[in-house]
Amino acid sequence: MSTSVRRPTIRDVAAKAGVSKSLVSLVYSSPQEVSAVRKERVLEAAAELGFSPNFLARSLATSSGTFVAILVADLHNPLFAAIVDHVRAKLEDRGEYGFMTSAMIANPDGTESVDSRTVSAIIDLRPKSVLVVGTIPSAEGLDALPKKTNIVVAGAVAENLPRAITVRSDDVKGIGLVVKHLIDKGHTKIAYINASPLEIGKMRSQGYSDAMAKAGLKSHIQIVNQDDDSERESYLSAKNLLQSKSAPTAIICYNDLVAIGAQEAVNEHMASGGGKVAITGYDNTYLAALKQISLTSIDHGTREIAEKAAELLIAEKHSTKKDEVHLLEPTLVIRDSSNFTLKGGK
Amino acid sequence: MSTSVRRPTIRDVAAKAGVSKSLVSLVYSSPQEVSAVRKERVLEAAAELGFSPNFLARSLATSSGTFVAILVADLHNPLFAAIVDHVRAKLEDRGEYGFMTSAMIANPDGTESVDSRTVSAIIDLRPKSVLVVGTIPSAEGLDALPKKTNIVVAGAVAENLPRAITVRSDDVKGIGLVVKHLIDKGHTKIAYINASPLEIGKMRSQGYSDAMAKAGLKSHIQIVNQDDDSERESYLSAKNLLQSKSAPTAIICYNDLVAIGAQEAVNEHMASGGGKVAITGYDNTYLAALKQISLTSIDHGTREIAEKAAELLIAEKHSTKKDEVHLLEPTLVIRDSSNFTLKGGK
DNA sequence: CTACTGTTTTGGAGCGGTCCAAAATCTAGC
DNA sequence: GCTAGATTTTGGACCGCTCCAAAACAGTAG
Repeated sequence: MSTSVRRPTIRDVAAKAGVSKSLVSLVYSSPQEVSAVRKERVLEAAAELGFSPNFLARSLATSSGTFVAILVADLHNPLFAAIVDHVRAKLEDRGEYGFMTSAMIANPDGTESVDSRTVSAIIDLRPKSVLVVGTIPSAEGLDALPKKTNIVVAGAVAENLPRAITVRSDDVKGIGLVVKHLIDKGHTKIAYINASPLEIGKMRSQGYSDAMAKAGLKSHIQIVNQDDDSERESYLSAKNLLQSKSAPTAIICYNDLVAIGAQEAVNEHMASGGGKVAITGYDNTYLAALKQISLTSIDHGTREIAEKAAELLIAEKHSTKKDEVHLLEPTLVIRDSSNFTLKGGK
Repeated sequence: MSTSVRRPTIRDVAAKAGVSKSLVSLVYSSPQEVSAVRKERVLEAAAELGFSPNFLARSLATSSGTFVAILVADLHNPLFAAIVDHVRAKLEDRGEYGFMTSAMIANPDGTESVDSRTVSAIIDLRPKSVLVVGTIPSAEGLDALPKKTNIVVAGAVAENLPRAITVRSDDVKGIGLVVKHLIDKGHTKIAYINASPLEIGKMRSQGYSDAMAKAGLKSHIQIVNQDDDSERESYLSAKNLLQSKSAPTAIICYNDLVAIGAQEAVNEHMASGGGKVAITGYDNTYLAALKQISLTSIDHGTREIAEKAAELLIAEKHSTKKDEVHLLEPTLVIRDSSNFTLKGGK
């Protein structure tokens, strides 16, 4: 079918329209500078030939291209997928504005996360700006991007990335909401399962400790650290907690996935006669909303984060201040997993 | 910190090593053709300067670059994420073999899927080969790639993509396994909820009808088509089925997500005194394995699909036969959602 | 009609590589 | 020691586009 013949280039269009290649280039970069007559003639020729500018060549020729690169730390994380979706939607909207074209994702492999080769490929591509979703260790390589390139980190703490602007919700506050909620429900023995050695994990642990201390529950602080956020690990951590002599009546989890693993342990615990135990997650992914799981969780305000991030990505000039952070308000979403009052008072 | 100065180019290295730029280029493309002395000198200079070839420029200069492009139809689909992970892992392994560098994902937005601009960006990039994961409408644009570029479709039926090689499991057979399983458990009133207008949806519907007919249950065939695979839609579809006079005792779902929605309806049904109803999903995503959900599902043999796909991607020459399809064997994974015998016999 | 602004259009030099034909160097062989 | 043949290096054109300084083309004024 479509004869896989060489794609038409700017010169082909120029020849057909009877103008110089520079003029054709101009039509695509600063159309307002070219006279109406020529512009039309060029566009016509382009249409007939099915021409569209080669974005590769364009990137190479300019110091920074016309698209946004998106790096996702983990394809499996539903929160990240949600952020990417919203950002893309927002960028498409502005698309008609003119300078935004296509978004690319350089990926991840679940375990190792984005590697440095991928990062350097991104740099070669010369994006107008880069969005980093999640925490990517080798992202520090992004420092090599020209200073005019915006770097925005969404939904994570920018580590080793001094130039980046961060957009995320306030995790310390978020965990605070959870702790408060559980206390309101009559809990005092509240444990926390952490599953990330990264900055985010630390912040959530911190938030937990702070909130507990502030509520006068310092002596009940109990943090379990596990290596990853796998369901299996989480199940085991929770099981251990529930079997210990200082068993909690509520377990706050690092994220929804951890909470799901912990929930299993709680279910077993209850099935074998144990008392009710509250579970909470974090991120408010669609998993938390499933009826079968119905998990209390913290919502980041994904849409707001995405919109803010999109704005920053297309913003022409960056503020120069270091460590710019936009903190949004997290909100608590209460579901079955914690929506009961603890019997027997404190 | 890292002074964001111009990255060193091949010419910088050449100057430092006292050779021509062509020689430097050679060192990176066909190292066996350059003498040991010079090779070492060049590599040394490159190391000192921190040089690595600009993959953008390389792609532009060659008719086909040295990397694999990966297009994912839907970031939210865990099956796709799993496929991508395995393919990447496999490619990394071969990486040391030399010609494979980095993988890129051009994304999707959940709703509209990969748009044609993204596809044309991919073409501009001149990948050595392209992996399409899932069904991407505008992928037909990939036809414009040079004939030497391999196109592999994994985990989906290649529609409008005559040149592609497809790697997937046999869905007709897969649904057959499910139907057989349910019949073994004593079911005869088995319904199917379809959630995709695409080829895959048709195949699964077909597989269901065929298997039912073959088992002499033609009169019990009951297919519900819904617009998307959202949980909400699925819940409603299942609810309707269960309330109808010809209520089934088993519901086969298009995929795991649909099954989860349907499961909610079943749970409600049982809670209000209805009889047990079996539910099955498809894709055997991690969701199906969650204890809280425990869904019988069909496994595609994701790892095998990914490995086969990876192999085809790096294969030097393509078989020329049209519509090449590699069909793998699906396997049934039985879990709680259907692992009980229907009382009252047939 | 010429001089003098202001606006369009154009040729050519890159961007950072690859690739190929020609040049340089190395090996033998006589 | 000189030449043919094989092997290694090299200069330059090119991939498709942008960018900039110079050229061409108005338009207005003197």
